Amino acid sequence: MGRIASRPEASILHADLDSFFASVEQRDDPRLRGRPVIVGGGVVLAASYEAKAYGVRSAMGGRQASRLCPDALVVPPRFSAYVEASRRVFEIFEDTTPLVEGISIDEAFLDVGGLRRLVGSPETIGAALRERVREEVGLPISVGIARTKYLAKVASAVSKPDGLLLVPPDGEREFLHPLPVERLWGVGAITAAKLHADGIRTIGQLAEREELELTVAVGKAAGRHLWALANLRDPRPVEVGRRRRSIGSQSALGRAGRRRTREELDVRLAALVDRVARRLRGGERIGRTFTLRLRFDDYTRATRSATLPRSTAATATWLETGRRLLDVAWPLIEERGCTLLGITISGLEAAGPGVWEQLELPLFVEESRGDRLDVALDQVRDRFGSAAVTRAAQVGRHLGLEMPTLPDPAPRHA
DNA sequence: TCTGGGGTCCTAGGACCC
DNA sequence: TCTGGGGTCCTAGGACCC
Repeated sequence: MGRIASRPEASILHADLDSFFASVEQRDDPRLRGRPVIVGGGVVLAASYEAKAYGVRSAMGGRQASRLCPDALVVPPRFSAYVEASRRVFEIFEDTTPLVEGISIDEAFLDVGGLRRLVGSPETIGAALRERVREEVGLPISVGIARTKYLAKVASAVSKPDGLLLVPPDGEREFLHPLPVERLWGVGAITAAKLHADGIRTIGQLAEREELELTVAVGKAAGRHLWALANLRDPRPVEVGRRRRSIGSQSALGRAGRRRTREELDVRLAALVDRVARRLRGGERIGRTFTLRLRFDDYTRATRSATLPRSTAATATWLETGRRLLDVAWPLIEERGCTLLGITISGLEAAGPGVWEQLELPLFVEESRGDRLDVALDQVRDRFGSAAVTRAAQVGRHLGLEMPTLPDPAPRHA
């Protein structure tokens, strides 16, 4: 923040690992290299470029994916391997420049302005970064370089796979304007359809319109945003140290049409609250708003939320809140079924270690017993794993909760 | 397109306050 | 008796991203 809004030099890098999960799998199992690989089961979490060549895409249903690419090798995800690979890649980012803004597990913006004299040009730095990630972590990564973040993001996408692309300041329009609007970050299927209906298919056509026209078509914020992007007025700086604004967990409940008992959902709710409250405490955060997330048999969704008077990370308080909301939503669930239950805690604030409740002094005694239980449970789970302590209601029941997935040594054919 | 899990940000209406 | 304008917070829904 407070950095120069418009800069003469293309010195923002967007670094984006290629088909991240699939690349990790290919790295760790030589039999997968050079072959179409799909990570995931019911839904495609990632596809290698060999699989993408057949039209396989992330978020696609598994059945459709295997229809498109019957020879694909399907492997279950190994999240801990991805987290570890990501950690190592981010170490290389941080080693390149202190100005790193992480976007997700596999991509980040890096501001390398001001490093030219000491280290080299942004292009040199980008090339070196790619080489280090390849050498030290064994993964392909693409890098886009431009004057602004969004342009750098588009550039890295255009450069894929395993590419590097610099958009010089005097070549920005030439680069951006012929591209379809879908290339812009924030333009999904619905916004694209609205723009198409207005006769806008390319970013150049977007740039020809008035800002007001766009805000009418897609809403105020989105319209302004699109207008700024198309006209290359995106002053957003690389922001270091952004903190998470919510923490949540959800679990799909399998086939539609099955009746769920209140007890069954309560057990699932308790498991979700346990997990999220623990993550809250692990991150030394407290939160104020609880959102219960439902998906019905017809796959439409609804949420019910409640905001507490004080922030907390206490499991008991959140469980009670979740149960209240489940009560509120129960008639809806009985009527329309339930295929997914999720929770999110938002309104997060920092809390010191062990301070899990914003305490009003006369009130603290009542909650402290629950806090002590949370401490004890967290410690047991830290030492022996999440499965070490389970609520009595969960013991001996197979509720379809995801168990840690072990690496599958022999990938099966789809 | 028969559908996972983790997030971000925006919009709109109502309650409430000055 | 009728009725302004502005602001904040909360809830619910929606679009989008990886």
